[in-house]
Amino acid sequence: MSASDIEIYILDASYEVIGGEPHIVIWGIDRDGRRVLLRDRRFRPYFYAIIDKNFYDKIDILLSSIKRLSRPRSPITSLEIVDKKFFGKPVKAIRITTMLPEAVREYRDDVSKIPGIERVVEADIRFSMRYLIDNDIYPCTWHRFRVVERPRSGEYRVDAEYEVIDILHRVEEFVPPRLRVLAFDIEVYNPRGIPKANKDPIIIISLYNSDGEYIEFTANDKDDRNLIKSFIDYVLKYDPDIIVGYNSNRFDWPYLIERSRFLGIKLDVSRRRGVEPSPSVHGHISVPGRLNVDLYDFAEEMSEIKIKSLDEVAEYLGVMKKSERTNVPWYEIYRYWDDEKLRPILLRYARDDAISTYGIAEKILPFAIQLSSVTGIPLDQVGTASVGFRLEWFLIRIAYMRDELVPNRIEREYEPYRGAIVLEPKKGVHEDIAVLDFSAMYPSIMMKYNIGPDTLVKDPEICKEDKCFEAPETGYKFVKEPSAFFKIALEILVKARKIVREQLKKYSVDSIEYRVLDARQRALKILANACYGYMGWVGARWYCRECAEAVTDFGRETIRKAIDIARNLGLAVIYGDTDSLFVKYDKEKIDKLIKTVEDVLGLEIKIDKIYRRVFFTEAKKRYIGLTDDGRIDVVGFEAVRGDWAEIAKELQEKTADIVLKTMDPKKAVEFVRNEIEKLRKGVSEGSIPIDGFIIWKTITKPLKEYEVDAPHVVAAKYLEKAGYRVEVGDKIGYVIIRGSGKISDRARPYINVDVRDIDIDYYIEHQIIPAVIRILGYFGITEKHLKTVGRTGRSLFDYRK
DNA sequence: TCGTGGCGGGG
DNA sequence: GTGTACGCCACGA
Repeated sequence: MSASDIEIYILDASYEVIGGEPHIVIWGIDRDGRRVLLRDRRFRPYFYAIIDKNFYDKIDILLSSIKRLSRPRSPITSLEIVDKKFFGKPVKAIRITTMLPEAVREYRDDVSKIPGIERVVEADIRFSMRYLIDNDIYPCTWHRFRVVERPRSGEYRVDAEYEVIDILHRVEEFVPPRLRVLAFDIEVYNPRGIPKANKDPIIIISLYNSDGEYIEFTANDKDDRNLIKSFIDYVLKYDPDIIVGYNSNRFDWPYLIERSRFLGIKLDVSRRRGVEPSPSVHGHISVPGRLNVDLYDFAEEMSEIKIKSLDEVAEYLGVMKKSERTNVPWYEIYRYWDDEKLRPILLRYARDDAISTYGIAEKILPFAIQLSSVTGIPLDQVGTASVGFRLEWFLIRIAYMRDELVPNRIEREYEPYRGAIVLEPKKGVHEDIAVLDFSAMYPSIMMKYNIGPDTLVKDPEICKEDKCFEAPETGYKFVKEPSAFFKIALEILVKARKIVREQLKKYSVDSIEYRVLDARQRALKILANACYGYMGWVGARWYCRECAEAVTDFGRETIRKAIDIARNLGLAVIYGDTDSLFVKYDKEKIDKLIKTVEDVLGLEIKIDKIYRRVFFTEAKKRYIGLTDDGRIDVVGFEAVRGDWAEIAKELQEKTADIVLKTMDPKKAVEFVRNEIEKLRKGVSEGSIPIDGFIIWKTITKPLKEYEVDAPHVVAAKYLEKAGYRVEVGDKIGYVIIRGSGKISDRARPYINVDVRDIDIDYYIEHQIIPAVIRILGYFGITEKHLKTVGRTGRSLFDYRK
């Protein structure tokens, strides 16, 4: 057959060993929408041995020592002496190539023991990633290949199979082909709380696809054989490119896999015939040929959302309102299934879950796809990879392009260092305040002062003649030239983002191009912002504590200088944190400030927002602002924290709203008192829902390791006793009930608590009053004012302001 | 009364 | 398995 050129949108890459030879397998979609498989047999695994400088004249000896290690199963096929850089310094290395990817690990250990080999690097880079990196291929991106078509083997569920004979180039087009997306959700029979796959059947599988169809499979009472078979048939028929779920890597997939194994059904849903889904890197489930994306991974990163349940996230993203959906508490699912009358409700719940999962995918996938395209991590792994790993894979690509060898991951002891400064706020209410922000302060500092492990100066001798930057307090020095590795990476990110933002202007906000480009610029920004934190992360390959410390050091100096400039211009600085300044709004002076900061410090600062009024107590990191358009921004207070009862948060927010808008604390006091009375009545009558009283806290370590029994730990132990499994990272919802003893003795999981047992006094004393006093206290209002019932209380008021 | 452990949201 | 700074609760000496 003859060669031809095709353009492929890359979905995923993996490898297979066939006849002792590794084959790279690329899954993709061509321009005609055909699902295709590309096979590249030309690539071989390798790693590097860096040569000790004292052995540069004995390289021949090293080569023959390495050659002697070669074993027939996977022989060393080539040894090549190469000039590379390691942390910016030139080094000579031997590139050792073998046959089987698994053999790299064995050779690495043996080679590193050879005298004259300083260290072995890049032996821990996965083979399929190695292929993508070396060939500049990015997942979720279009690429051009020269190929020869092969007869279809029948082993793969694709429209065509090709053999790669040349990798041509990447296509600068970011809009994906029309991808088939399938959202799924399973419901499981769970009479004992935690379902067990060898006992409890799957009762419903609900699905929603990108053609707008809803599909539902149900068990025959408690027999789920046909349900699972129908699910498999459906997946094969619809043939999705992307399968999305919510917490599916931790629940739906593992359960489906286990349950199928128990029933002796082959979960044959992948594009590789007969290969079932299986656990893979970073706790993700791999479905060959399809991209399995767990949306929960992305929800987890959204700090704006406190409770990461499917219904909350769907509500937040504007996908489905909680009030318009059916919800069934998970511990009651089996009851709804058993009860003929309740079963339709359970089915509606399953449907709403599948539809909202799909809706969330529509919001998140464009960003996830760009994150995959920019970092080079396949889409199904980019969500499970942490921020640090995402940046690291990007850095590895930059290293490859610059002939920099990738450092090994080293186990290190964690060392703390100083962070940013937070100014003491000027307490009280301030009118017309502008909030100025440095744009990308830490990335800018890293670039400006050329910070990185490769430019960090160990010998101060080389800093003569003004050749270095010096951090003001820590004294760490960085050579001005050549550019630091991080500076190069950041410049690439900044430049790419600038280009994307330029392109963005050409499209209307509702066009597909705009959405794609906007997602791309966000992905680029996130990577740039992660660089500082990455350097201070002990697990990082390019870890550099001194560098991270220098960044915060320069940051503190920068903001101090900006404050001086503001003061010299006669601008009062009310507050500041890390990279922001709150100053009295004065258009002319602020313009001057912005310009001076740019001239003197070489960094960009701009107005982020303007508050008509802003209120500070003496506490740092807490304030309430009234914006131009009449919105209230509550920052740092209980109202925005997840670990306070909803009733307290609500009252605090309303108090803030009343006070800031009317400047009349009396009105707020009146309001709070009324609300407290309503709550008392509601609790004693049992007429209000318990939801507002639930306090959520996270379990951060195994329950046994807790030395003190904090309320949420006590509640978690109750849950365990009731048969529920409590794991690290679980959010425990508890309430405080009436009775005697410590608060923690009276903490209970909110499940099955009657609202009439709620200790309303605890909530008033420890939740509502502290929360509202935090604001009203400034105006001279005390607990007494809030607790005194009736009109007599009024004479007690003594306002300071 | 005060130090400590624990926790979370945010610049 | 990005970073530190910060405020506040509950507990217990």
